[in-house]
Amino acid sequence: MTYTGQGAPAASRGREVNVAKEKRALWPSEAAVSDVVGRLIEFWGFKRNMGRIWSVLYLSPEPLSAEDLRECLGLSSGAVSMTLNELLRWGVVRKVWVQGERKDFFAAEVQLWRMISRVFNEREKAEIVMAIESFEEALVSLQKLRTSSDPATRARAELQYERIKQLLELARLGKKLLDTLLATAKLDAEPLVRFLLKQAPSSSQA
Amino acid sequence: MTYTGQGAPAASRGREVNVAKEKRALWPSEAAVSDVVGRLIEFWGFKRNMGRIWSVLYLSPEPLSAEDLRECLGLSSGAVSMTLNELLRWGVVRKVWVQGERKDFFAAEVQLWRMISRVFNEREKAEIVMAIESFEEALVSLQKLRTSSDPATRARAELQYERIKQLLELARLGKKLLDTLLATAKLDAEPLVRFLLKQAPSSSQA
DNA sequence: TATAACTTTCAAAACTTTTTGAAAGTTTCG
DNA sequence: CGAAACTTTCAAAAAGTTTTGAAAGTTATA
Repeated sequence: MTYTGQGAPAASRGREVNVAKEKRALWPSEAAVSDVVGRLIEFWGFKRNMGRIWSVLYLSPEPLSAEDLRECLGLSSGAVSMTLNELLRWGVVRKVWVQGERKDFFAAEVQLWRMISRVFNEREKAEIVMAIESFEEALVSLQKLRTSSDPATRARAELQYERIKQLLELARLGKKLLDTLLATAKLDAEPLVRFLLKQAPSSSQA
Repeated sequence: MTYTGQGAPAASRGREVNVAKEKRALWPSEAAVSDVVGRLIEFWGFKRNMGRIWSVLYLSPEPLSAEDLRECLGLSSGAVSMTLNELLRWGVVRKVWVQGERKDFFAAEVQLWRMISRVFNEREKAEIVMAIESFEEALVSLQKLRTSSDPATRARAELQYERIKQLLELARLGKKLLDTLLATAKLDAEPLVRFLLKQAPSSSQA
């Protein structure tokens, strides 16, 4: 591990054409966007690099190879490979075959809604469904105690029952919101969007 | 000072009643719920213990002291203190004065909507507003390049411009959704809820 | 089949976040 | 004031996550 971060790997043997390191410098706008998206995505529970790589692909006119990405984002080959795979699994990046090239090229999913719906569906929904189930189970297990012979126990069970029901209701509402969002994403001109666009135009400050 | 975590403080002078360690064992339903909420909240970018502590308070008939929490969740005093402060800052837990008791007691905010709206407002909105601003800036910085003399540069700038505009639009929509949600939370019987409840009853599998 | 060109894997390193616990700080009361 | 009863702080430890880079694996052609 004598990788000094800057020291270039220097000449190997293959195509020496590629020596120029500058090849894929990001424009400021690209750097900025990939940064923001990286942050946003991290905030959202993914790896920052997922957002960065996706953004660079999204803003690139042509598909990029793993190495292009490695270069312009300064990541290791391993990181790029793993991150790309994750992005592929999430369906937000596609492999693209480029005529006459041996290596794989990648392009970003450009349909933002489709992308989001996929992620929401797999991740958020799973999470919320799990929560709903757990709450339901907790309610069932409390049922028994609600008829306990000890009045203190009974009162406590009653209170918990009510509160957990509240949580359950909230979770269900959340699920509905998600479902609506997903439906919207599929049809892409739909109720929620309309509904939102109808809402107060919301102050803009720029 | 020499607080060994498990060894009970033993007799002091005041209420020696408190010797029994078992005092506050969680019921299975409490354990389950605090676990789920902990997970959910962690998924959501908070600390798991925030969710756990909040849940225990939410399900407790009476306010609890820091030590109660320490005991029933098996945390260190420091962790409890810090987590409680965070919860207080988020306004999802309140301090409660209990007659005749020296220590502080805590209770959970029971108005779920209020709680959620506060969090959304402070956290999510800040994040999305930041993103919106960055996208707008990126667009401005691209403006210049759109009239570059180099056709390749121009084309590329054009594409990026379109795509970033797309991101911006999405972010704005997201902000609107959030705003609507927040408004809903404030009035608590409002458009979004109605809207959602009107939607297809969404299959349930239990 | 051999080889060159890529890609993937994975254990270790770097980094980040969370938790701990003991010491310092407060508050209340006698 | 002094001491007991609590609470907060914070540096260090533990836990968790991400990244690295070298080595093993794969695939396409010659």
